[in-house]
Amino acid sequence: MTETSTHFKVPVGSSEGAACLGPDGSVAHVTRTLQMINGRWKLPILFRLYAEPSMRTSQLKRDMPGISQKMLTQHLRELERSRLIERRDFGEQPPRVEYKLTEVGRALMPVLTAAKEFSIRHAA
Amino acid sequence: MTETSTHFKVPVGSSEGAACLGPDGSVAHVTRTLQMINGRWKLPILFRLYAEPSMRTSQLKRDMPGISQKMLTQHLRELERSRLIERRDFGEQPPRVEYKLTEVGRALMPVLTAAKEFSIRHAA
DNA sequence: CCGTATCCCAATAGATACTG
DNA sequence: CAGTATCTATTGGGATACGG
Repeated sequence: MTETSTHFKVPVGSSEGAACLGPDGSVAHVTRTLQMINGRWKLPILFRLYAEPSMRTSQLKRDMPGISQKMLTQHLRELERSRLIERRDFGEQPPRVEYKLTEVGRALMPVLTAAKEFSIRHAA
Repeated sequence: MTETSTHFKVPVGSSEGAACLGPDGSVAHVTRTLQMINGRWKLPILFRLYAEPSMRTSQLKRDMPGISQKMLTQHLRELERSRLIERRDFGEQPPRVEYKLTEVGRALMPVLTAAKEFSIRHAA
């Protein structure tokens, strides 16, 4: 099990009243998006890949002082599973692996920007 | 300590390279917003208060089967501290307390909607 | 009705060591 | 260089009991 699930699961069952309120079935959808970026280093990774066309594993690691190999790989895998980033293994020796944002990953940026704007304007 | 902080803290120090990438100092800001809604029952609560002008504690509890008194109160406190909701104690006997979204809370909705739209369009 | 206090468990993240 | 495997520490969430 290399999955990081957090507590951001949809409240209980499927047709729980809890999961389907707001405009419509909002909670579950919002939760799904938040899941994707929930993790200590997900945003730092995403923003880096947003700024650069692509980055090697070691570049990412150097850019984020404090992250461990384990957490880096783990979060990269999760972001990959979420289809936000793409992994490319060049099959060279020594190993060369690069990551880049997918179209989906780029489509997420407006959401993050909205969250950022909100923080700037309304946060204490 | 009644604070629920989760791991969504900004990566390490203050002027860490990690915290300030993207368009500008995005990570920290986005993180701050995500903090506010990070918690098992935060979204369910917010969406309920979005649908209703105000709700009593017991109403919220009834509407969210599975939530415990403890978690309800805890999350309500945190949302209050984040200025997303307002608490009103009528000082009656038996107790009567009502919660409602603040203006800030309403301002958050577009962000949640953006996240929801993203999920609908791009999630597997 | 509304809130607090405990105890417990599950899930994450960090540190460290090891492999191709 | 890139990734895996362990072990540990922390913490958020659930259950339960109690109090104003």
